[in-house]
Amino acid sequence: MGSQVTLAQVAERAGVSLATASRVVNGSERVVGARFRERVLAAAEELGYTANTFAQAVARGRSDVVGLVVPDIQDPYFSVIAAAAMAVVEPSGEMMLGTTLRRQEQELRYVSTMRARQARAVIMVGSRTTDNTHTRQLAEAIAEFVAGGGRAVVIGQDKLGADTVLPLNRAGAKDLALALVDQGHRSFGILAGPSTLLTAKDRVDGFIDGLARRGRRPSVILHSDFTRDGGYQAMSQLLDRRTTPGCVFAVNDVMAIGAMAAVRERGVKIAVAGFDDIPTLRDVAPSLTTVRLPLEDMGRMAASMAMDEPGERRRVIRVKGEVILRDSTTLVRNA
Amino acid sequence: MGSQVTLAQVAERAGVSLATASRVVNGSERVVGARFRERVLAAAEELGYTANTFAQAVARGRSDVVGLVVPDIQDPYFSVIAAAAMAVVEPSGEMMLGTTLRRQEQELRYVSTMRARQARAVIMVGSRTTDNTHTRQLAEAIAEFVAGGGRAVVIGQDKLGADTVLPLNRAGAKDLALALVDQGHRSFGILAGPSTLLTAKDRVDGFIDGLARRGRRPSVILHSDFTRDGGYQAMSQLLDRRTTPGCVFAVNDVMAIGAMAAVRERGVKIAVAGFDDIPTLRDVAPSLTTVRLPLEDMGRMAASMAMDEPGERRRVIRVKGEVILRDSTTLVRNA
DNA sequence: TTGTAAGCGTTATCAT
DNA sequence: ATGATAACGCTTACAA
Repeated sequence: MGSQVTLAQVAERAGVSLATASRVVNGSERVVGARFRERVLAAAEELGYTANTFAQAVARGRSDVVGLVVPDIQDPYFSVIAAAAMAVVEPSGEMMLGTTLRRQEQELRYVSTMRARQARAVIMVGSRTTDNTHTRQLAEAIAEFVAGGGRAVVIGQDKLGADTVLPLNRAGAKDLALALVDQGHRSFGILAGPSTLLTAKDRVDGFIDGLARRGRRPSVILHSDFTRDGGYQAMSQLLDRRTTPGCVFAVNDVMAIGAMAAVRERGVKIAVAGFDDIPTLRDVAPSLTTVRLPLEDMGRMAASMAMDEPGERRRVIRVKGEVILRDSTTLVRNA
Repeated sequence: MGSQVTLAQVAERAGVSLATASRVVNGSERVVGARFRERVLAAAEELGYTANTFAQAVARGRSDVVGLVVPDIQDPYFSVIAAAAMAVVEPSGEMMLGTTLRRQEQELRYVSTMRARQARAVIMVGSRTTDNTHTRQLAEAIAEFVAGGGRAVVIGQDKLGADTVLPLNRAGAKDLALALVDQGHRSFGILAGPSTLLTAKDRVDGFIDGLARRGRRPSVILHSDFTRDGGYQAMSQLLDRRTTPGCVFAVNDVMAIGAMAAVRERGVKIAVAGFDDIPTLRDVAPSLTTVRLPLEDMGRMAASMAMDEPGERRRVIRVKGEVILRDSTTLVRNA
């Protein structure tokens, strides 16, 4: 089996010591003589040597692995962020992917795995929850990870004491509400997602706040999963009611898409707005009114912080959403 | 820094040898006495020990890492497959993610990285190309990887001598063409994607074949990127022509979405069909006629093969596509 | 500049 | 059943 080429073989073939071989294959550049240097390089080339980064990690006590933890890589929100993060990690590191399938314990597990692995960094993306016990445990795990020399970055609420990229969900949803009222909408419903998810909660609160500033309030708030199917179900449920609002805010785009599907099925006319501005969904018709989050930037920023040297102080980058009014909430003056 | 808990510490605290500690923390179950076993477990618990899998990999000469190589994790085709694969890998392994950004050399690089890492398996998903030199090199790299004791699985054309999940692109596209003609469509265009991508090529060929069996042929074939923007551009280009076909086949769903956007912008009426049946896109309106590939199954199957013991002989699983006729190609008898 | 050798955290062989 | 101890592939003082 394993004709796995080892550095020792390279050294032998080049007729140098293991140490010298190690030095040229990576180490401090110039310390090794040109002659030997070339010979080692040649030997490595001929043998098809590739460093065993695991062994390097063990020897060095640190690795170039970056752990990316997402709830669900299939969800475009996360896959967009992941792609952007990959692009910055890739050149100098390797990415380990963990998906929690939206189960909290998994977050903890990943952090300690990454710690044991002396990962260079861990990036946790996804909403925090109302489960304070879990949040505290996770914050502790992250603190230990950082104490062990790793970098931790989170995309989401600033609750874990790590560097964070913080989307201003509340403000974005508030702005959306204002824009919608100003557009002429008068009655509102909210597909609020899970009541335990802070991201969902913040968006709901912000939206209600925005409405309040225009002297209005939602006529109905329905909770469901944070997914396409959640949006579909909640909207179906809403449509079963005697009276329905003229405009419905789904707390994220994939829910909004599900909601629009439900609306379409029944052949009714209800305005729908989402949140995120998922790129893949920009082409749906009618085009979706939403709050744009710069997902790619967020992924890039998080990864950059992860790859940086740990700064002197914790960084929290606030990213704000931009209301994008599109056809899904355009009021038709003929109904 | 690193208060990284080591197995030696656990052993010491439990008052047993390193070997014994190692045995209980993982090893062959029953070999160690109940007394010691408990003490070690307790010590590990108290210290918060987590095994350093990198060190384990070095010692064992193999790891539980599975390398997943995709062109672009943001593309829903790949993220759906990735999510499904994750679900089967997760329980007993860890996933390393590599994205090639559609650059071939990266495929090679990942395979050798995974080899050096003694990864348990590598799953390569994505189309092969017309570049035979690269294909041969990659096949060699994979052969070496397998010789080194790893499992290799590919999702795509069966060109790499590995276990493969093979989507029947040609047959699916042929069936689609037949269905479209039978639906009443008479003139066809093809947004063919890159001419070097075998997946695109197979779909084009199959579609042409299907048309031929009904005595027809495409009036125009346009090449472009395999992406949303590629579809948009190619369709725009097509619409600039003097005459346009009544029905356009885009060789994948994301291209079809881009194409539909272009069509919508110009306010014309052209039927559009895609290929893949991306879940996220099932809710677009008008709903997209396409060929459904069981992407989740494909991801699961690939991952299962990757986690299996290497079978006695190479496996090639053919998966066929199912034509799904939806609104985007429904003929309106009033134009 | 180069080599020797100790060590990284684990596993596995071999005694006991 | 348990414990020394030699590996695993690599890095890094410390010498030379």
